Amino acid sequence: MAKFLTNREENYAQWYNDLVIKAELAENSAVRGCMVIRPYGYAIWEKIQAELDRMFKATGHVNAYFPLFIPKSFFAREAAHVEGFAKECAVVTHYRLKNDETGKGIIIDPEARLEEELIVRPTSETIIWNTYKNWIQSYRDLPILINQWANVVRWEMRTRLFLRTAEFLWQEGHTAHATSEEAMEETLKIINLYADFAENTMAIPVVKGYKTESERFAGALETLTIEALMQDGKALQAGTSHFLGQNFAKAFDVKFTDRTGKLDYVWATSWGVSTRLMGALVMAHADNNGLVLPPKLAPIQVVIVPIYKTDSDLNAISATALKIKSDLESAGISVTYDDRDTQTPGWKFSHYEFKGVPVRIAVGPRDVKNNTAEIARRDTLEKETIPAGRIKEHVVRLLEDIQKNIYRKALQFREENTYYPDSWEEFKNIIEDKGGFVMAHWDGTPETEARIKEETKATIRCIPIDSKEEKGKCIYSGKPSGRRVLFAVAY
RNA sequence: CGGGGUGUAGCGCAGUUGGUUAGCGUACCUGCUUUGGGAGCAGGUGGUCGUCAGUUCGAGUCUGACCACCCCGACCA
Repeated sequence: MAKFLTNREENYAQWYNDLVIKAELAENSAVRGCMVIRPYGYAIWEKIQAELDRMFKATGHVNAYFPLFIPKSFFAREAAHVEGFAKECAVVTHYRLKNDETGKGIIIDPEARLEEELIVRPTSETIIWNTYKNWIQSYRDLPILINQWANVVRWEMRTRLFLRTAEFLWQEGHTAHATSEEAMEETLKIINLYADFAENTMAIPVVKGYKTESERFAGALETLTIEALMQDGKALQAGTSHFLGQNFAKAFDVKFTDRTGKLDYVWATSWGVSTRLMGALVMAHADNNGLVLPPKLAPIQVVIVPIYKTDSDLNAISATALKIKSDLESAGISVTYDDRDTQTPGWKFSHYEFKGVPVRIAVGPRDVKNNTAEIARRDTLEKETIPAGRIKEHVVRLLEDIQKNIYRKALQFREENTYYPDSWEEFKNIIEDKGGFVMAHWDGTPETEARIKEETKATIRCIPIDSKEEKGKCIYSGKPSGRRVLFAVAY
């Protein structure tokens, strides 16, 4: 076990924080609540971006970019939206600084006040719908399927690396449609895309479902979510897709003429995932030895470590290692050969294990003699000695197997930590003692939802799309219920 | 915004009732020996003790104000 890492079972929050910092994913910056994403962390984010971007484009979306600043008045147009974001906005009031009259330091030039304050975007619906007004006149202009990769700012009270930061990176899709049905179809298409990405690329199983009214996005008629279970029993909202109805079209007066010549407001969706996914990746898979990265997102998939005493040993070992490297690279695998003589092999083993590199290959004099290599996998820490001729096929299969295995492990964890209580007592005990996903009956009222939150801190994460109809009684009020919904304490 | 805590070397920390030249671990640099799971020994570099003011012959230590950050709540992707 890594001795410099807080034990996961002792203090999960500290373990997470230590890991993010020591694995060099990110660190706190000089600006409160804002993080520096370090190269290794950013490399993972770039892989997340690349795959999502590919998926968006494959489903007909294109990228564009809208301004960082939004005129304050835009926010006032959609009532629920302003209600939802007003309390956490950064505001630009001036555009110039000047030297202090005493000559010490710099002050805001009071002459340079903006006529209208600018809000640093917490999300871009308003600036985008103000723009769409100019782009849409007819059904022939629809649909618009745009995605934007951007940073946004939400002035959070309390922040945590990746999970909640004042500034974060994300993508936000904003689509415009001629009909309600088409917009709803888009909303569902994207939540399915997110679920596919979470499960097949990040190896994190998720529950898809509808948010209740009180958990809905500010300004949405319907919010779909994917919810993941972390190793400490808390839920993490990993992505959301919103059906916005005609709310923003009405707020920004975006009308179009349909095929029959009738004038109507445009239907909208918006959807996003953020750097929070990085937090999910850590909390879903990592262990007391450090990160465990799914091969599909690992910046380094295979590391080769030479073990040698003399320079002539190293020459023979390097020849073997470089042959393995080019072999693997020809199969599209990213390989690092770490032949630095400034660190010992033991140091390198620990180092790459901590960084979550899926496969490690050690080559020493013994291997050169026997024409083999030692191959270790990060997820189970198992080691095998493999003949040189079989390394390529072995590693290709191993990477696939690791990807599947960590998903299977996460899924098994979720299944073991999903409960179906039928009494209030049982419900409270599960939430307090163990955490996890709790499927329980609910009477459908916001009042009951609020009471449960007050008494247990658990919220309704979602009404799962695939939850079966089942007659039952609300866990809290005893009133009739038609299906179970997903409760959990959430991040 | 309420409650608690912490600011001393890059990082993690100790520093007694105020008392000489502020120390330990780690990291870093040099040398030798090492290298199949974070190597060993020897030597060395590195500090406006968060900031400002006060008490005192003397302040890392006492007092006050301020600043920053962390943790716990309310708010949130």
